[in-house]
Amino acid sequence: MTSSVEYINKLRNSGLRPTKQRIKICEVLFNKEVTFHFTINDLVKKIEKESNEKISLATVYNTVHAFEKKGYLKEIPIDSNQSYFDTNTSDHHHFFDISENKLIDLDDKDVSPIQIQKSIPGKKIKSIEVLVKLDTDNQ
Amino acid sequence: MTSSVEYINKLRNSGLRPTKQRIKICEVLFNKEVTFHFTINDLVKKIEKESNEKISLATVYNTVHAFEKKGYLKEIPIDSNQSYFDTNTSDHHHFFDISENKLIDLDDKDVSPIQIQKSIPGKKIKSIEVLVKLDTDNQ
DNA sequence: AAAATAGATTAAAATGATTCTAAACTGTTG
DNA sequence: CAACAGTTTAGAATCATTTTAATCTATTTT
Repeated sequence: MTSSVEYINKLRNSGLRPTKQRIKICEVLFNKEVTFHFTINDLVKKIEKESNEKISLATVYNTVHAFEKKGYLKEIPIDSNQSYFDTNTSDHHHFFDISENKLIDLDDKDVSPIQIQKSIPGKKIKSIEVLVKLDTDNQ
Repeated sequence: MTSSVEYINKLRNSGLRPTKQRIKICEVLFNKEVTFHFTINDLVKKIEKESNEKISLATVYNTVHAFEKKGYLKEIPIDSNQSYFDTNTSDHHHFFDISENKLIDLDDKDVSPIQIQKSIPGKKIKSIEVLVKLDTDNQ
């Protein structure tokens, strides 16, 4: 449990004004022991459930993108028509359960270390993401 | 260079009727020495350039999805609002150049072998995809 | 080889996620 | 407190993709 004072500082230190909406979104996203995955739609529902006031959809998009840019959230590459985000910003990979459209964390120890032998002049590696798609096992 | 007779057989053997549109799309996609990456929009432009008749957008979508389901194309997971496909259906991974929105193949030898130590009961691994994001290198 | 039928194509409308707009609002700074 | 820059907002706009329902065509049946 983090108090809203800490979110206010965190936001201010990032150059983001600590507005009512951003603090509420921080509480919904970061005030948990566990990290989780979400779509914008999931987040809107979570906010509605955990709060009385409603936050405009545009603000939710703005805030999620602002938090992503600051490194407080990570977008997970999935060939889906919705964007998935992760509150766990540490280096790790994912299972994606196709039948349930659900992400599952892979710990670093679950995946053998990945080395990339190729390089492109003028470009540097920004991230390495492994996505393991899971299907129902009907022997 | 593959003759359209071969595409007709390939289509028929897959349970897909060899229509004028599908044969044309086969020619645009598979009649090359080299494999490549594309979005639906790229493909529509390629068809327009390499042919006189126009194919309806809905047909292009239908056909690409039919080919994907048959394993003649692979969708590449990218957190973009457009779907990317690959005519190279062999096991391999990708660079994604963020500044140019462009995919680059990684040969199998460019990526260390990936082992997944975790398993989920009732689920089996369908695919393992590595996406390496590249950014411009401004030292 | 014509008729029947199942599958395919089509233009246009619908959908749904995301972004934009421009007006009203609110933290921050002096 | 005033002024300003940054935020929020509802609603409109956008854009990729899917659906619809009518027409067309490859294949099968007669």
